[in-house]
Amino acid sequence: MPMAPVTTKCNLKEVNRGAWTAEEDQKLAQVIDLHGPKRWKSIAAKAGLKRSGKSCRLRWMNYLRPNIKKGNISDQEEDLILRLHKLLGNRWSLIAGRLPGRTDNQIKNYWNSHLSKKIKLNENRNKGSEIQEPVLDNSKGNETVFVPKGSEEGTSKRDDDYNSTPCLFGDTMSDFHSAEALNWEWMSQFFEINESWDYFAYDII
DNA sequence: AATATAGACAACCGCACCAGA
DNA sequence: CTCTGGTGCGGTTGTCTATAT
Repeated sequence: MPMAPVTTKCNLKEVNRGAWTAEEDQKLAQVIDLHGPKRWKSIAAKAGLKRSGKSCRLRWMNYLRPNIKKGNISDQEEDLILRLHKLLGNRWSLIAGRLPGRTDNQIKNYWNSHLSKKIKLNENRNKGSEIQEPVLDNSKGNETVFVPKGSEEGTSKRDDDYNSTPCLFGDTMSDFHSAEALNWEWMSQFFEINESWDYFAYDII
């Protein structure tokens, strides 16, 4: 049950903050239905919402947008997140782009609350072992995944940074972005077939 | 039953990029 | 070229719920 929004003053304008109400959701959805999901500031105004455009956009992108998959992350999805995170790092929007119906916020939250802990746990387990790099044991699949050195680096936010970077999926990261073939089935097969690819991928990024 | 703690996730914030004036 | 508004992104915080004590 969402709390009633808190009204605060920001730049002399009163804005609602905090959880969205069903009524606000409805107003926002109606305006977006009419005008499309752009010009968020004017959408907020048209909807008569005391919300920032930014807040409206976020609400739409993470909650109201059609085809958003809610509920638990499946084992298959988790596996894909792990693999994509190894490849891309904390590029949540890119990772989410490969998981139909999932938002970057969902992926990020799932990573922070589930997967990062798993990884830390396994790092501790493997301290002192001969394996140099952290290991993640996916308990559900009994799978061991090696996280290569330097995977925690490269936190640049923009996609542009990858554009000149050679990539397994094409000459550039842009190819990776646009690759139609990179859908769920394709990637699942790809990762399945290329068992040793985990080790190789980081060499080229 | 009351309180404390942890987990989950929605929402906010600051920064960076881009396009148009 | 510079400025500004709009947008997208990742990091972080806040709050609700479930569970433990």
